[in-house]
Amino acid sequence: MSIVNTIKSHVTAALSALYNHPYTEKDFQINQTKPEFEGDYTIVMFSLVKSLKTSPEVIGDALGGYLVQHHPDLFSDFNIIKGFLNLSIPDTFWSNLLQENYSNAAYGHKEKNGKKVMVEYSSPNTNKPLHLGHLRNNFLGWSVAEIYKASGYDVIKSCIVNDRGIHICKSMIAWQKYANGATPQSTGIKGDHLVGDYYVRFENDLKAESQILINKINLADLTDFSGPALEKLDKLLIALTKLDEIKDEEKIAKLHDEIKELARNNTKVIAEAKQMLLDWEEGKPEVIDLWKKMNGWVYEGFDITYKRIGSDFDKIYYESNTYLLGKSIVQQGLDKNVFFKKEDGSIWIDLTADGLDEKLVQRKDGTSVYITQDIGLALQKYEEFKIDSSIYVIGNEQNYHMKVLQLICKKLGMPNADNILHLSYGMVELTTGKMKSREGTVVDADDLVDEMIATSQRLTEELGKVKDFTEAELRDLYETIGLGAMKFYLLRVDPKKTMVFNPEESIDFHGFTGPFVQYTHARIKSILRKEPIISQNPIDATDLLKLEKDVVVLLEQYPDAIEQACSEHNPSVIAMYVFNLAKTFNSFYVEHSIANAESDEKKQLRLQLAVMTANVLKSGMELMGIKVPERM
RNA sequence: GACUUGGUAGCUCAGCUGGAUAGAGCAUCAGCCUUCUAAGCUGAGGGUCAUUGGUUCGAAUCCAAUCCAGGUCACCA
Repeated sequence: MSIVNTIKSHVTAALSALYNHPYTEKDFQINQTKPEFEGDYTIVMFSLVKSLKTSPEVIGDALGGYLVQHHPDLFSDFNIIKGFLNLSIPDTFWSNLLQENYSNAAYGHKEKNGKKVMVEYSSPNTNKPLHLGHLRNNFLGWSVAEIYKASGYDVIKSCIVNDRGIHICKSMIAWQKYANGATPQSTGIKGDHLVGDYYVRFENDLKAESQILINKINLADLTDFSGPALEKLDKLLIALTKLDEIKDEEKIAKLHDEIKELARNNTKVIAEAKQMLLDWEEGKPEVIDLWKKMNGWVYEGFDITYKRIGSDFDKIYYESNTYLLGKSIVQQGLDKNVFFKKEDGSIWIDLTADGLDEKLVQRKDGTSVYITQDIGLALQKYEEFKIDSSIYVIGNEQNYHMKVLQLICKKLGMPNADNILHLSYGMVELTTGKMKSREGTVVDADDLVDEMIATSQRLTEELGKVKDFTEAELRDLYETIGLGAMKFYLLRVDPKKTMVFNPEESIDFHGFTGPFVQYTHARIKSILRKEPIISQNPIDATDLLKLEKDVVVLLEQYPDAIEQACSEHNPSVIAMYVFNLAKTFNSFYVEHSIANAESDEKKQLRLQLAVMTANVLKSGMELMGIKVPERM
């Protein structure tokens, strides 16, 4: 149990002994004592003052006295300032903690709890290469999975590959038209990038063709439109003329967007793509062959990227296999009266009672929609792995969709539906605006990785500390540092929040960064190579210096940090913890020598301190998928 | 319009289950390498915690309203 929790339970026990009052741990607060006051942990007594109607001095005196008397091993002294009771923890407590845990590589990790959780992350589309936003997703998913493992869970990392649909057809059509049979081999372009290039090519064609349509619409030429599209266009145009008089610019812009969308959907190229999707669904051999060929290129490209960034999966689902999954569930839902059928044959669920809308689950033509597949897959995951909970790492733009999914699963009475959790993360935006694949304003994942590794190489060469490394060792080190900087950068902020990336400035290698933590680790290792710990005997209790104690106090908090990161699904807790520990150790390091300590006992104690710090830094960084080098 | 998330230093972010003088990093400025790796350390300047009102011993934190920004509200995925 952590010291904070130990203190809490002692305080509750003391309060009920002293005042015969059923207090719980929620009736008072406990904080770390501010550095300007004497003591280590502080009980905030204002709430007690109120309920006991006694002055803080009297309560503090009684409580502090009781604690020191009954637990002298844990509390050495106390003082009261205003409503704050500051408790001092004896140095023996801290040196014992160090003694017992310094060489424990699994420190902070929990015993297996027998529960199984699936983390689904990454989930790429096979029509374009990965970008910075995908990297955030990948690092988050991977890290959360590791944090769950450290918390005692069995974890299955999964990925659903979005390998079918109209967006894939777009790349295929452009390739057919323009590529002249170009392949990754013939062009030397990485497969995912090659396919992505043709996706962009298609989008450009689409843009050009729809612009022509819009120009004609503006000249009141509607000859390209017919049927329902024409009707809708007419309506929009009439609405527009009315609005022009009112001058509501927001609504006018919205109408223009709708017209634009209508024009896009009325282009020949979109018609081709739609036809290709139908052909795909019918299994037309030449379409299937092309689809397999191009997807194969993308997978080859993704494999390279995943390998570089250290993403891996225990189970990969392909949407081409799962997109029909939810069908049988639709019938079950109808039988259970969870779903209902409209006159046109389409099937819906009514979520208005839950504050949401009616949601379509099957089209009138009997084909399933996105959410249907998701329900099917959710059920399959459970049946296949008997998981206790399921975590989806998906961007916050899908908050509504995921809410609906959770609700439907619950209403269908799916097992563990309450344990479906959407780990919703914010977009990565650029200082120059948003990233949009269609417009080519994306930071490409491969480019960024290359850049990070190149920067780490440059900096390492400038410093010239590892000139004796072999070529292979150097390459390894550059990757370790470059990727460390990048992963740390993306994981150090709260996942929920939108974050801003400045493509003009490269990611830093100083301060609150991965390399800073890696460097602290390498420096400790350097000492330990020269000063192996010899003595296995317990160290005589010595007085701890302030800087020594600062480090141990932080080390004690590592298990709490993991616990918090797990319950909040938030690796940034670990990033901040590990940075704090490194920083605190560095302050100690410059002030006090380990090799030339004042006494043998001091030297042993500081060596233990160094060993344990290195262990925890390594362990914490591993939870984020970041390696720590022995030298750098 | 409805729902939802956010607004803290020049920039990027912590702190938000109410507690002592609001913290980091970057950037700026001033120092520290004959002693364990200077990707480091020490210090300085820099804040109307979006605004207004409320709750109370105490509010960046809770509540309400307003302003600003993002997201969602498809028989797309």
